[in-house]
Amino acid sequence: MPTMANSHFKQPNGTVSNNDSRRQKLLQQRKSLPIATVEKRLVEEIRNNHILIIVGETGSGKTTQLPQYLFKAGFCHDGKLVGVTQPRRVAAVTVAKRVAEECGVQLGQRVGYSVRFDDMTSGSTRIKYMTDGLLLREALLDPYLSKYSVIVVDEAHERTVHTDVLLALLKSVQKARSQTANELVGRENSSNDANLEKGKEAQTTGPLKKGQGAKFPPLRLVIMSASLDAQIFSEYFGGAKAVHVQGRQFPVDIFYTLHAETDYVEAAMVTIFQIHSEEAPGDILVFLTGQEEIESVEGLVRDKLPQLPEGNRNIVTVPIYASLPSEQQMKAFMPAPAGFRKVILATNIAETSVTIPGIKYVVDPGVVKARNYNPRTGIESLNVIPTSKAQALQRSGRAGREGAGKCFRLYTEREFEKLADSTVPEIKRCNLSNVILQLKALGVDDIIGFDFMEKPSRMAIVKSLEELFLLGALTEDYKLSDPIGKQMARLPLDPIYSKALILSSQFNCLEEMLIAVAMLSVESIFFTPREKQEEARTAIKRFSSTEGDHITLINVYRSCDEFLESGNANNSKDKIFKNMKKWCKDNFVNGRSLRHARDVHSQIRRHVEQMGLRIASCGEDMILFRRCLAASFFLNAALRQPDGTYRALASSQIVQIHPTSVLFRAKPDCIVFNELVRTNQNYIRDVTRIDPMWLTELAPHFYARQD
DNA sequence: GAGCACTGC
Repeated sequence: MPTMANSHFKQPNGTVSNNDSRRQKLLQQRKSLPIATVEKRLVEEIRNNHILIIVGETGSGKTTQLPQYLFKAGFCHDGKLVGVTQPRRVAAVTVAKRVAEECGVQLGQRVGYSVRFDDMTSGSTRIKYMTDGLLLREALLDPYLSKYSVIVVDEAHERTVHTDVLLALLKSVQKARSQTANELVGRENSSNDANLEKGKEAQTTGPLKKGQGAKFPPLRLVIMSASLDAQIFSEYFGGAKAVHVQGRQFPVDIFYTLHAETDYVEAAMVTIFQIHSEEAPGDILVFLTGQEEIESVEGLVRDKLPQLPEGNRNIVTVPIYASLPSEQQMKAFMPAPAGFRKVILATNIAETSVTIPGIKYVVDPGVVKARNYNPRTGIESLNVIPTSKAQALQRSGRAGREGAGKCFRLYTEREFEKLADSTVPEIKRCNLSNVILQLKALGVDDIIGFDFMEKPSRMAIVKSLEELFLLGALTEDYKLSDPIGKQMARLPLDPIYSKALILSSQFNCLEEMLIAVAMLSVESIFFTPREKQEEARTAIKRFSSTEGDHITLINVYRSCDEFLESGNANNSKDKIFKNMKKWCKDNFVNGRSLRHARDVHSQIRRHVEQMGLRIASCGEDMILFRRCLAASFFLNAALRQPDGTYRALASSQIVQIHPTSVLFRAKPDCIVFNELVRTNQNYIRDVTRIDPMWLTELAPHFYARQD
């Protein structure tokens, strides 16, 4: 149900009495945006052709303005919505706030947003910003997306898994909805020649049955991208028109090195000092690949400072990366002390997710740490690889947000020319089990023949189909099973976690599994500052279970719960929040992660209640819980070898327990693990001790044939 | 002995 957190502030007519001069100023700004000059043309294109690709650079105003143009042009009459998807929550939320202000309406009325755990829409919402993942979830309940007259997919060039799946889905929904409209009224002389072979394609590759969309008017699509290759989107959508909208960025001068650098960390450090001594005031943003590198550059800069002339030591470094607790992330946004130059040492987080003000200089070593997936071994890896040209452009753009800037690329121009144009779409480098489960639930039976923009490898598809079959989500002919597969698809979790939840009701430990799954679903729970490692270790020990990390995570969750219940009965929400923050800090727990886990927990709990699963606790008997883990994580089991390493049974890979595991030293004979990621070695994380006999007993379909 | 970035009715 939609919630309206601020409904008591609502004006009788749903609008907010705003300061007139501010409204005037906003209107002025809107009119001066580059996109404003093509408003009529865009609306006409969408009205006549049903689909449009918009290529708009940063600052064009496309995200905030186009939905307003569409509203004005009548696309929301008879209660239909304009939906706008974003890859990231923050973007959906902040853009919606901005647009509500521009429209002079209360957020959640005509303009709203919906992201996981936070719905700011109401019955009167007509322009709805949301995450692309959320729209995919909506499609499970409403396969024709019948509420929407137009869907705008923003930032499509980022090619996240969600965006790619959504584009494929929208293509078939659009086809289904316009076909039937054609047949019924015989109008819609669409330029989209895909209509020529209707029916056939819709039945073989589309999820939607022919004729079923008859009830709904045609769906308009707008694909918005910041990259220059509108071509691939256009081709995918049957030669759709593409319109370029100018951006509004300040110029950024690009500098390359004359020779290839052997050590880009050292080169970054040298460049920082060069900028500091030779260039005008302005902050520096340095892109590095991870925490370790960031800490090492911090150290190098600190060591170098005393060698500088005294007047030149006015420089401060600030780290920012995703796993850093929020309070420390905030420091990157604070202005440097007067007279100091701020150097932000960032991972990819600063490329798109956060925008730090005041950046005039960018230092780009041209590398990024990227996730990859090997379908043959089933191993995910984190590798440092060269960026793409598009990424390099995105990074340099960070220097031109507030004025002219400079970007120092720590590689030669020749090397730049050799870079790939764009980053490999995520769908080609991840485990597809979740994607396939969702597609199956949407009615797509033929995954290998499915019309992806870019097809994942056949091996990746087959591997995930097998995994889903082994988990019981698919039948022998690879159809979604009932009820297991259907239930699993409903849960917004990794398929293995969903399976664990469903099984746990039979093992009488759904209470425990809900907590474990919520904790496993979020980013790292513990945060250990480098300078307090010993202290952190003793703090974390208080939660440790000799049985493994899953029970340790449950202990953390429950300790926090108990703490919150013990002293907080009469406290305000604000006070509880503060107490929890303090508790997390004292216990070296990342507060953001734990809050996230609590949100996941309550969401998933609602789901399993609705499904009618029996919520029971195994109490002290954690053997039940571990047996349930074995029964659901059997694909992730490993046996200790004489040399202390482990052999993962499903893939025969040699792996090691990650040093952060409570079982790192204990090294039990047989374990199940949550994930296997290759960095310097094959590490398994979140590990629990099990009895090897349980595997043959509880997963005989997989282990009976092996001995 | 070590942790890219996102996201989910």
